[in-house]
Amino acid sequence: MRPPRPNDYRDAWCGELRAERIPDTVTVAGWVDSRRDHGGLIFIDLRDRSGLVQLVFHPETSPEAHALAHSLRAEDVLSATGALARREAHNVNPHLATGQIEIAVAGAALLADADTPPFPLDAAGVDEALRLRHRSLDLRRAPMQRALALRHQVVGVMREVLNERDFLEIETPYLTRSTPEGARDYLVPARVAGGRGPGLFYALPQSPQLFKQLLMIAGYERYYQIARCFRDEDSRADRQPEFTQLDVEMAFVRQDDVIEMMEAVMGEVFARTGFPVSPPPYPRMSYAEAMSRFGSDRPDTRFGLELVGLGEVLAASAFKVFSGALEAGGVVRGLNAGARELPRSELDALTEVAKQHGAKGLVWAYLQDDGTLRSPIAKFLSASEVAGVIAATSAAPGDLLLIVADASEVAAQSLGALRLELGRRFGLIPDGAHSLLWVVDFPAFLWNAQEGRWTTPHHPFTAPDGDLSEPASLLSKAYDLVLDGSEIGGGSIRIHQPDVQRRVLELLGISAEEAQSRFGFLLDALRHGAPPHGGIAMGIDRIVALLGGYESIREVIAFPKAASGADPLTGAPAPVSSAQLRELGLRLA
RNA sequence: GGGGGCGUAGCUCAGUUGGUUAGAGCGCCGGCCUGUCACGCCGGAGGUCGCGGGUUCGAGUCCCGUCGCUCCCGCCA
Repeated sequence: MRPPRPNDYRDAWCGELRAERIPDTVTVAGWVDSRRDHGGLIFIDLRDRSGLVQLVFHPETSPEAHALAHSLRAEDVLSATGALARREAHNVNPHLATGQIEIAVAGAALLADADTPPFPLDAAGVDEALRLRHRSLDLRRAPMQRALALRHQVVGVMREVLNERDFLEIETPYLTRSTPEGARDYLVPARVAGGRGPGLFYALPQSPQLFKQLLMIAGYERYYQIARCFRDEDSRADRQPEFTQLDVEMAFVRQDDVIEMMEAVMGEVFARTGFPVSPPPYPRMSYAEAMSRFGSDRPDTRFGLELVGLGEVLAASAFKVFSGALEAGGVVRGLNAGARELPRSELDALTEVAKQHGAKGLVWAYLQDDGTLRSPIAKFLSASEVAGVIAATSAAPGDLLLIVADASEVAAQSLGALRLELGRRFGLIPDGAHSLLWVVDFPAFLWNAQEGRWTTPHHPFTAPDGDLSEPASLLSKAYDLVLDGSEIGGGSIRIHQPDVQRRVLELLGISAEEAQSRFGFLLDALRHGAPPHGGIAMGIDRIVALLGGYESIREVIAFPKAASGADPLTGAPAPVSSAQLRELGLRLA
């Protein structure tokens, strides 16, 4: 860091002081990190953003400062002046960047008193609600400072690479209309609303999708934005209702152009932050392969336990659950969990995991030394069926096999969840291993049998790859980047012909009227000469959390939303009362 | 909307089958200490066991309700 402009508070950063400056007199300011009071000598570790430096207070050389030091407590704010001195060899602290030196304090001033902190700043595992309530203290902790500095660095590198490649950073509005990402919108009462009177609401954007497409149609060619996005959905460890994306869009591009561009950006991010993944190009896996091998469209390929199909060998099974599922058009699939003798309670817990993800049940089976299966359903299986299962799962004696019979998506999802649970539970992910890949060739449309309609895995502007007459077999020009089983970004080539866009909306059950009212301005714009275009949005919160090794994205957000709570500073909703609405001259529909 | 877990000192937690005066580590306060850096040593304070009700001779412990926190499913990429 550059030295601060000298004033009476300080002329140097604590953490930047080195032996070269001996015997200068320096003045530093910061917070008391710790005090070691020997009665005679008193040591204070003083902390500012740059780090720590040790202050030494001698009772004889500066009695006034010494008396002050005796009364100092954690987090008091202090300015101190003294000569920089070299520590004797046996007093050097190798764990501290400033461990070679210390400041022999001649004078010190208490700038602010601090109450005893309500939680220790050097401890992990403190209740998050408490940390949010005292966020100014929590943000003093080194892991938080590291996280926010890393975040700054990541965003900086992204901007650098994109700027070099002739992208323009352009802002889009936050008070806007509903955007088509499928989540609930956050609504903001509109006081004026273009003269249409009270009772109208702005929606906060779920993404800048429509705006960036308008920019492409308008000829800006290469756009990016660090955009805040809002989705009114329940949060998770890796999901906040308010999150940040690097949003990018390009004109006259094909899928490979966008992928190459983002590989350049992320390759530089990984390289500059020292994250150990191979340089681009990154491997690509089709959606179909990801679902079939890993039961997930964001596969974690750091460990095995891949899924296998058992439908063929069990097609004629006497076990009704298997044959019934297959007759109904479903699948029987399983995975080999390896040689793990689990007590019944753990098998029940695994069954519970499968059920939580939609499966009606879970069949477990152990391959015994004599080549037979020990399983609740063993008696229903013929010898050839057992042999088929063993072959399909490459089972060895002692191996635990887990089998689900259900609709294809349900089996994939529940086995995929089981696989991750087993990976966690048995520590199957090697230390320091990382998995980075593109998932491509998504289906353009998925039939939702429950609701009897077509849905899309991506938003409705994603270009289908081929003719619309057979939606079920159509792929889309979409791509997601997956790091360690977490989707860190996704995008697509967009539909740029208005008639195709209308047909896709129609297929999704959106009437022409509704399409006109919701997406009319985009449909209109498409008629004025839209270039083929496409882009991608990267989740900054997840990227920073994964790079920094943080458990939750909340650890890399300065002021995250609490999962629940009542204090607006903690990020919990502060709903507008009906009285406040009346004051605004508004009413809820 | 649904399911699981948790709530004991300022913090992180222990507390056996229900048993009489509820503990530990850290922190805090006081004393001693001139080379520590998680300083050390001695002493001390600090609890409506989330809240309300119930069962019982007796409840931190069991039951019901309620509030709060949290994870997951739904939802959402």
